[in-house]
Parts: sequence; structure tokens; C-alpha cells
Amino acid sequence: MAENGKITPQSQDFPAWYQDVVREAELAEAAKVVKGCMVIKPHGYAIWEKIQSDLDRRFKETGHQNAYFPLLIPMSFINKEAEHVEGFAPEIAVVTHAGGKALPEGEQYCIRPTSETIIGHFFSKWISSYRDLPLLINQWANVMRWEMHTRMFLRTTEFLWQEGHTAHATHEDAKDEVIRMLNVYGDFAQEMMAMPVVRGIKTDAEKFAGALQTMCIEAMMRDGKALQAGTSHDLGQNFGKAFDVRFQTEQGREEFVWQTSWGVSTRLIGGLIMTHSDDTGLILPPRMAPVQVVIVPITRKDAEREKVLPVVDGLFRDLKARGIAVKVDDREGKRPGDKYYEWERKGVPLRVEVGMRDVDSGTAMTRLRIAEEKQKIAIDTLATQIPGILDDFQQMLLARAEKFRDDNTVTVDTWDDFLGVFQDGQSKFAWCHWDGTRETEMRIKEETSVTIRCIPLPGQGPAPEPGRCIRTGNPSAGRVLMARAY
RNA sequence: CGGGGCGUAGCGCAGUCUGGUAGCGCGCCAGCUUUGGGAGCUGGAUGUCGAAGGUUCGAAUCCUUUCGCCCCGACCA
Repeated sequence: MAENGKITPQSQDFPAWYQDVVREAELAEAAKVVKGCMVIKPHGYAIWEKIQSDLDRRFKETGHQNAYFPLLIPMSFINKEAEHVEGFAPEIAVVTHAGGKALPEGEQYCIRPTSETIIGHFFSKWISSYRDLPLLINQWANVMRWEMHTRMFLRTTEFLWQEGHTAHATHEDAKDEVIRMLNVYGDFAQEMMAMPVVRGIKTDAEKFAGALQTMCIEAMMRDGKALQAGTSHDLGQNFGKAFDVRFQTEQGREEFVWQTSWGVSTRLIGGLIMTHSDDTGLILPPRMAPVQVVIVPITRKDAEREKVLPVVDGLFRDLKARGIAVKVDDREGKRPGDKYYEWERKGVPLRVEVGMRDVDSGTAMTRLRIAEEKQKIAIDTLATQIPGILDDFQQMLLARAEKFRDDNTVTVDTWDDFLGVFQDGQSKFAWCHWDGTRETEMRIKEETSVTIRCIPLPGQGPAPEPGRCIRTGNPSAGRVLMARAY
């Protein structure tokens, strides 16, 4: 990690670069005093709020309501669904003492690693008739998973997320919900975060503990590794049976509900960083930027301030009226260059400089975060142009990310080629044939630490065509996405 | 859980081998000069040297114990 004020180049050490950007953009810092936890600082939290508000709108548009369930879950709940316990037991934190006394083993709680169990408990109380279905609930919450290795935003002991939990009368309805919410995530990632994603299905080995099937969106980071950016699970009747969530059908029969759950977390912020940013620091797509435009007035003497500041203020008001998140950096005692670097580190998409020269000529200097050169624009047309400039920048970042991903995506047919693509810890997206067995998947993972990220949904990968498994040569029905993963 | 590293000013570190009473850079504060791509000068403030115990005239430094954090290897959004 570089010293304060410096960012290690991506090409030199990608993990160090990432840590440096997180620090220099003032997104978060390691809590240190609490193992594996982080403090999300105002600028980082503002990005989370952007994510929250847009997703929340999308959830409401698809008929969901927010609710809140307890942080503590009785241990007995966790133990009810066999695969669920097995999957989460190693990373659960347990409350063993409370009120100054040790709690008897049967009365201990765990801090939620996810809420399927406690929500299942309440669903069983709330649901009795097909008229109660579908039940579409979302919760914004923190969860805790005792991780061995933590990385800011990508994997921390405590993290913020949303978890959707729904119950349906038929498996078909539940499956529709799973894909609907996967698409909400995918659309959000592309439209708002300018982060292209592959939508697919997890293999059994990678699916959520307790689910029938897990769907996911996978994004490519700038080091070629894959980031699972969101998941949507078909829980079948597993939790319905474990928590006795039954309803009466129209015909009067008793049946277990079909459930789904889906979530995205503060990990998305890590994805945002590693999709767009560069050696200067954070780069934010305008729709995710807490500050979209920063105006830096350049003034030397009081006489200049009197002329420059009114122009700046007019521009500020005009932009604000158009719904642009604009900030004027009129701090004294900092030089303009210092301010430029600071806002570039923090990922502000567009900077506007206004000094005496500009006031005299009726222009302003502007610089897009990734532009080589500054551009001179007439002040009286600037405010009307900026929404379009930001929109173009949003599209530019998406196109750039798509190009990067496509340039680093390969189709691989032989094991030798596969080893070549992933040698020395390198990663790309590799479309490969796989024989569909867990044994082969595990074997490849052990030999190379490369994993199957997903089986692509229609249109998300190469058209299905029969072939031979890259490792065993056994028959394969289609290609799967393989990569190193975060 | 195994292997390695580190705890000294807000941050990053030197000092530890060879004990002698606390230092550097950045940041911070004040003032002046500066201000179109990371300012300069002058002055100033800041430390239970991770904790506890021991050895010693004297411990950041040696010994013992202990706590915490970080990095690397088996699980995970």
C-alpha cells in the first residue's frame, strides 16, 4: 500500500491499488478496533444511498414492501434447514451472554448471517390462505458473517445489504419472481452503475445454502476477475417445510408455500470501484455520483472574488435547478491544483473552473474525469449542456467497461489453452465446455483455483452447442463462464 | 487453525542488535506571501513507545507473560 496521498498503479499491484483508492477517495477505512469490520465514510455511504434509493424504487415498482426483522436469530431457527446450517455454521457469531449472565445453550442467539429462517418463522404466522399470496417483502439491514479474509466492501465481517423474501402459491410464480428480481439487479447494474453483467445460474456447488437454484449477475473487474454482484434464489419449499409455512388453496387443500430470496450488498461499491477507476483514483458514473459537478472558482484578490463568485453562484443555482448534484469548492487556503486532484480522487465526473479570464471572456474551463484535455465552454450555455455531457459520460463508461470485458473474454477448447489463460494468477472470462459434474468442477477448482461463475441464461453467452468438457473430454451441452473470482 | 510480519505523535516510519530519559516525513495550528494542475517561509502544538510483570542506578531497547492487528494457505454476498 502506498503512503498517504499516493495511489499504487493498477499494473504494479492491483489489490494495493484498490486499497489506495478506497482510502484516497475517502470511501471507507478499516475499523481496526473491530476485527474485519469497516467504517463507511460519508462519501462511501453517499454512494450506498444512491444504490439504495434507486433499487428501493425498483422494488416498490415490482410490488414489494419494506419491513424489518430482528438482528438476533434463535440458534434453533438456523438449525432447522439442514443445508442452511451446514452452509452458514462456520461463519456465524453467537450471543452466549446477555444481561450479565451466560445464556443456556437452548436460548442462545446468532447474529443474522441472512434472514431466511426468522422470516420463515413469521411468514408461517402471516400466511394461511392463497389470498395472502404472493407475499413480497424486502428488508434493508446489516448482517454478519465471520470471514477469515476480509477486504473493504468486497468481504467484511459486517456488511449492509437488502434481502428480498417472497412467498408464492406455485413454483412457477416463485421462479418468475427469481428471474424478475435478477433482471432488476442486472438492469440496475448496467443502467445506473454502468457495469455490464452476465446473468446466469450457479452450479449446485456454488448455490446458496438451502436453495433449489441460485441465479446471479457476474461482472468483470479490471484485473479480469469475476465479481458476483447479486444473487436471486429459488428456495423451493425447503424453508416452507422447515418453518411450516402452509396455505389453503382455492380448492381447500393445504400446501407449503414456494419461496424466493434475493440480495445485493455494499459489495456493489467494490464492484463500482473495480469496474471504472484508474491510477488517479475513483471514477464514478454520473448516476452513482454523490457530486456530479464540482465548480472550482479561481480567485487571487478580493476584487476578483467579487467578480468571479457571482458568476459561479449563478451557475450553481442553474445546475441545481436542473437536478444536478453540484458543489462549489470555494475553500480558501487550498490551491486550485490541490482541489482538482482531490475531486478527481473522489470520482467526480465533471469539473468546471471559473476564473477572471473566464469571466472576462464569458467562458469556463471544463474537464471530464477521463478526458485528456480541458474544454472551453460558453458560460451561458454550460448549464443547458451539462445534463447531456453527464449522460454521454454515463454511456461512455458503460461502453468502455463492455469493451474491456469483451476484449478479455475468450472461448477456450483445450486444457492447455485454459491453463495458459489462467497462468500466474491471471484471469479472464473463459467460455468453456463442462461435463456438468460436481467432481470435474471441484477438480478444476483444486488444480487452478478457477471456478464456474455461472451457466449463462439465454442470450448471455455463446449459443448452446454440444461439445467436449475442457477437463475430462466428456460430452457437454453448452459452455459455462469460468474465471477467478472475488 | 498452520506459516510470516507488525504494534513508538492524527497517518507513515526511524530508533531496539550494542539500555542513558523521544526523533523524522506528512498532516494539524498561527502569521505572512501565494493561488489557471499537488505552494513557500517563519513560528507552534501533539506521545501511558499495545498491556502487565521482571532485571537494572536507569528500559521504547533485555527477559517473561499477555492482548491486538495485518499478510499468505482450506469456506463465503
